[in-house]
This record gives sequence, structure tokens and C-alpha cells, in this order.
Amino acid sequence: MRQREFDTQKAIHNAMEVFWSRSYKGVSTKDLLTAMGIGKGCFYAAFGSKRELYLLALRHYRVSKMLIKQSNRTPGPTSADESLRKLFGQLIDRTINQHKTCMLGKAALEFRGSDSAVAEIVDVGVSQLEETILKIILYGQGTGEIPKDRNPHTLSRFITANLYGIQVWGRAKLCRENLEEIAATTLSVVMPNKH
Amino acid sequence: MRQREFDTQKAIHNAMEVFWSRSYKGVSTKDLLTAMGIGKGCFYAAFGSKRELYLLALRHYRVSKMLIKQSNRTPGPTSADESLRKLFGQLIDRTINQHKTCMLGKAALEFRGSDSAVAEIVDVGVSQLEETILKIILYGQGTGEIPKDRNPHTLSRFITANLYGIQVWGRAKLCRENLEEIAATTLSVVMPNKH
DNA sequence: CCATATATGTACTTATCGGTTCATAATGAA
DNA sequence: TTCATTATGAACCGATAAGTACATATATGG
Repeated sequence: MRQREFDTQKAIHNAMEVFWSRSYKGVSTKDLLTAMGIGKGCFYAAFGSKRELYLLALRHYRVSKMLIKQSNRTPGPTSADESLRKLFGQLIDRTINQHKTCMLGKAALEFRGSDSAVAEIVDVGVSQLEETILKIILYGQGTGEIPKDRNPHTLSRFITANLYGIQVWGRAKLCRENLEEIAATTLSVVMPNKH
Repeated sequence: MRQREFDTQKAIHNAMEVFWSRSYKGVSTKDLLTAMGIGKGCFYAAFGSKRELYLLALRHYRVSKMLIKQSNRTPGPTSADESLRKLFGQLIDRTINQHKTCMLGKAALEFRGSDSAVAEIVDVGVSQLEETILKIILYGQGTGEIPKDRNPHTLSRFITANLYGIQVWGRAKLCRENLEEIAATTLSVVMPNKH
């Protein structure tokens, strides 16, 4: 047995960054080799194919880059309002400053219904996003920030859809002020007495 | 002078359909030739390059396939509520039944800030969409359906972003009921006394 | 320290990419 | 009817796509 010379996780991470910014078909294996810093031999030995690596990259994105992971009410749950504001703020920053949109959303659009493996990864990721938001909603309904008569699942899905809407709109128009306005409108729906 | 054997507009239309469903990099010139029913010679003579044809297709989409064109309050302005419901209904139908999402939105995500010609077409298209929705909002504020104290531009952008959010969410989760719920939530923001 | 199993890079393969060349066909103007 | 002009499709082009073959390097278990 000879041990691998490169760090597999680091390689997947680098591949993910490339796929994230240039989608699947926009990236060649040569691009991947350059980004990962390895040769063709071990690329195919380690990952099998471009497509398999893409699926690994998508999963890696899901567990490491979903915004909800970072803004998940740390250091502790202060308020639903703060959690959601932070989430929308980070999203707008990523959209405008880093020129990045959710990799799962891009994958969902790029592969329509044509790839069931991708569909499954995306489905799970969006579900996780919704679930985390649901927890924030329920917390907010506990503190009274969010009206108790609203269906928390409906609100969670509404917010999730809005997160994606902001990204597409932002990519089309590139205007931070308008994005903040849109986000504020969304939040005013959820927390009518705070806005 | 010899006249062209094929219908240029029809060819652009067919190319648009292919680009729409499989994006830019997902389509080869061979695919385009098949869809358009012409040979390579006249393809390059008539359109110059794949990219130029894509720009033509994007513009063709903008003037012929934007949902707002079809649901633009025909046969006459009855109510903002009906106009918006129809718009969201058609969008959900297109997303779920036809498995299609706005070509401009896809283009915005596919080409980040990398292609200024695409960016310009997308920008104009989204602006047109917003402007049409703005008219509906203003009409609704006239009839009293929509509160007059809301900024109509803000509402218009909010709705536009929601239209895109619904499409991405729909592509990820493929659930009509949830989409209708999200749309209803959006409309309840705009017309609080109607929902 | 040796043998074997795996890692790696180079060279190669087959197919397709977007695009060009060019001979030929068809047209309208003279 | 001729002639210049343009449309057309088949053959062709270099570049690149994803993936494979294989010789060589290297580490670890015995």
C-alpha cells in the first residue's frame, strides 16, 4: 500500500470552488486537475469520473457552504429577528460582493429533471435549509416576534423561496440597495410588528 | 441575390427552445443545426457564431416568452388581484408542468458577470418585467386593492424576486401545492385585505 | 530488505467541439 | 440569357473534450 500524496478533502474542496463558480459543463477535467493540483492518473483512480467528483463537490457544498450553517444563531439564540436579518445580510453580501449564488440552486436549474442523483442532493439541501429556518420561525413564535397564527412551515418555505429569489434578482440587476429593500419586505411579512 | 430557403425567425425560435431547455454550454452547434433544420454553411453565414445566435435567442425570448406578456391584464384590466394571480398561476404551471424556468434568470446565473452582452439583455428584460408589475401595482393602488402607503417600486421588485424564487424552489422541490402556498403568501403581503 | 500493491504522470485514444473552405446550386439584375 | 451574388451542404480543420493504458515511483506489510 502506498499512501495518497494529496489531501482528498482539500482536492474536493478546490473542485467544488471551480464547479461552484463555473457550473458543471463550464469546467473541463483539465481545469479540475489544475485546481486540485493533481495529475490525470490519480484523478480517475481517486474519483472515477468528472461526474462523480461533481456529486462529491455538491455534497461537500451542502455540508460546508450553505449559508444557514454559518448564521445558525451563534453564539446563541438571541432573537428570530437577528437570525433572519443576519441570514439575509450574508446572502446579499455573497450575491453582490462575492458574486456567488447557491450552488444547489444553480445545480437545480442546470440539471432540470435530467439527473436524479443531483436532484436528490439538491432536495435534501433545500430541505435542511427549510428546517433550520423553521426552527428560527418556531423560536420567534415563542418569543412573540412572529405571530402565532401563521403556519410556520408556510413561512419557512416562503423565506426559502425568497432567499433564492434574491440571488437570481441580484445576479440580474446587481443592486445592493434594492436587495436590502426586498429582504426587508420579506421580513416585514414574517415579523409585522418589528418592521 | 438568392433568397434564403429557411425562415430566419422560425430558426431563431427553434434555437431558443433548445438553449432555453439546455442552457448555452449544454447545446452544441450540431444540436442547433438539427433543431433549426439547416446546414453548417448557412448557419454561419446567417448567424455568425453560436454565441451571436444565443444573443438573438435571448432577445427573442425576451420579446415573446416572458410570462408578463401573456398575462398582461387581457382582455382588460379587471383587478390587480386577478392579474397577479394569473401571473403566479402561469408561472407555477410553467415550472411544474412544463419544467421550464425563465431563460433570462438561467442566463443571469450561467454567465455571472462574465458576459456584458448577456447582462444587458437580462437587465432590460427584468426591468420590463418590473415595470409591467409596477403598472399592476399602481392600478391596484387606484382601486384600493393595494394599500396606498406602500412604495409601489418596492412591491414590484419584491414580486419580481418572488417570481424567480418560486422557480428555483420549484425546480428543487417539484411540489405544486407548496408553490401555490408561497405565491399566496407573497400576494397576501401585497394585498393584505384580499387574503 | 524485499515483494507487492497502490499512487502517479505521460502518452495516447476516440469523439466532439466551434468554425472554415469551397464547389455547387439557385437567384435577381442587366 | 447571361452574370454577379448569395445560399447551401459536404468535406475539412485544429483544438479540446473525457477517459484509458501503462511504465514508473513509492510506501508498507511480511
